[in-house]
Amino acid sequence: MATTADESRFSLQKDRMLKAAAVCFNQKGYSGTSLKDVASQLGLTDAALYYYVRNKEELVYLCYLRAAELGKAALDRAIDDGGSGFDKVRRYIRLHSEFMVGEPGPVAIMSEIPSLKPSHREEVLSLSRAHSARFEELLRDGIDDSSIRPCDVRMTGNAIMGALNWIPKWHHGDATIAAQVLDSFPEILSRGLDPSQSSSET
Amino acid sequence: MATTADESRFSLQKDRMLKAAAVCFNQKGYSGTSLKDVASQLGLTDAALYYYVRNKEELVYLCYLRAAELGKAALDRAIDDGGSGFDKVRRYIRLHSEFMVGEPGPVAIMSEIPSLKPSHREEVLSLSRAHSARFEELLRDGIDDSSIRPCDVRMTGNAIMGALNWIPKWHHGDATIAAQVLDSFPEILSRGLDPSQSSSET
DNA sequence: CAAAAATTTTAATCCAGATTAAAATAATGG
DNA sequence: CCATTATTTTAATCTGGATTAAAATTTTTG
Repeated sequence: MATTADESRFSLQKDRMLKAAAVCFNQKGYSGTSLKDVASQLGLTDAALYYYVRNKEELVYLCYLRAAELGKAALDRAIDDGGSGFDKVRRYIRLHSEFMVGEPGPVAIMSEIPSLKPSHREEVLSLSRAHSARFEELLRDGIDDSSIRPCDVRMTGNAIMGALNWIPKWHHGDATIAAQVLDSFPEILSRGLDPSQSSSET
Repeated sequence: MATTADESRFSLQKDRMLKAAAVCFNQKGYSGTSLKDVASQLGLTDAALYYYVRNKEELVYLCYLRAAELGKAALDRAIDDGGSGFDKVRRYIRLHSEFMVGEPGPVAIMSEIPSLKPSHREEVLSLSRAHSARFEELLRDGIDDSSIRPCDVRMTGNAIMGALNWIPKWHHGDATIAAQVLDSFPEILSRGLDPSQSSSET
């Protein structure tokens, strides 16, 4: 029956399903993946999914909620560990990278927002906006404490998030490459934020 | 009639169609956009598209070719104007940004590669790989001439391209924002490449 | 202007994939 | 072991959207 006090916790099977779905959606997009695709990854029949979910739309929706949870957790962790604004940003980049290469990229699904039904779309967009805002806040913190050079935080946030969210497009599970990502991305993406050196003119 | 010597040049109407298609594919993905979607943007019926193209798959395929052309042109221009490796990279970032915000983001479609039929997929993947390789070459140039700090060129390339390719996910035509992108992105994305200052440890 | 070519539409057909309902099987508590 | 609930399957439907063929309209050319 319904697991007691179950809000953000999913049954094991349901959680596996969401992971599988996220993988598919990342690879083929919303309408590109059939329920059969998702089901077969679990050794199930397409119809079986309807036991866990009302319909396909709800499936992406739940993927989003899950992604939002993970994203928020990463942000929280990055902030809680303290340090300068720069430190927090860099730490977040690292954490975000980690689940982009590990967890089957639940975040990149962000592309499929138009597929959501209006009410869900509003909710997800709002979560997404909140997330971006918090990240930009981190950048602003860094600017305030002089650990980050003054810059357009909106654009900077977009650039960094873009680089991170794009990872699943070219990373497909190779562990060696995953290690390289973790090695390089935090450095690559945070380096430009450093306030030392004057801005270069072209 | 068939335009004389027509290889990479499309009829006006066909070109409009490809632009419209690119916009749709970017917004809703391959299977997410119906031919009707594309056609209606041109004031046509879905069936009319079959005059220009054998089927839907060929439509994305042509979008890719067009994107590849544009991408290659940008790369060529960035290189031909000379300067240090850093200069070329930065110039390329600028040019790439330009058509990501201007031209209806033909590049971001790169997501839809799995939708292509095998032969087309091979071709496009090969074009894409060639493009990445050339860009990485630029980075290597910069490292050689000391205008770019030593780094993992593969990862750095992925990061930069990711940030650029992600643009259409959040930019939807607003001219003011487009200007901000052109202002910020080259700076943001190239700044971390500068060889001055020692690498920061976390 | 008339014939030929180019372009677009209308009106089917066709199929993959979502959704549903009923039946079958597995799991679990008493 | 029985009864009840949980999980999955089988077997239909149903529908949107791709595709096609034939007809209508527009453009071009001589």
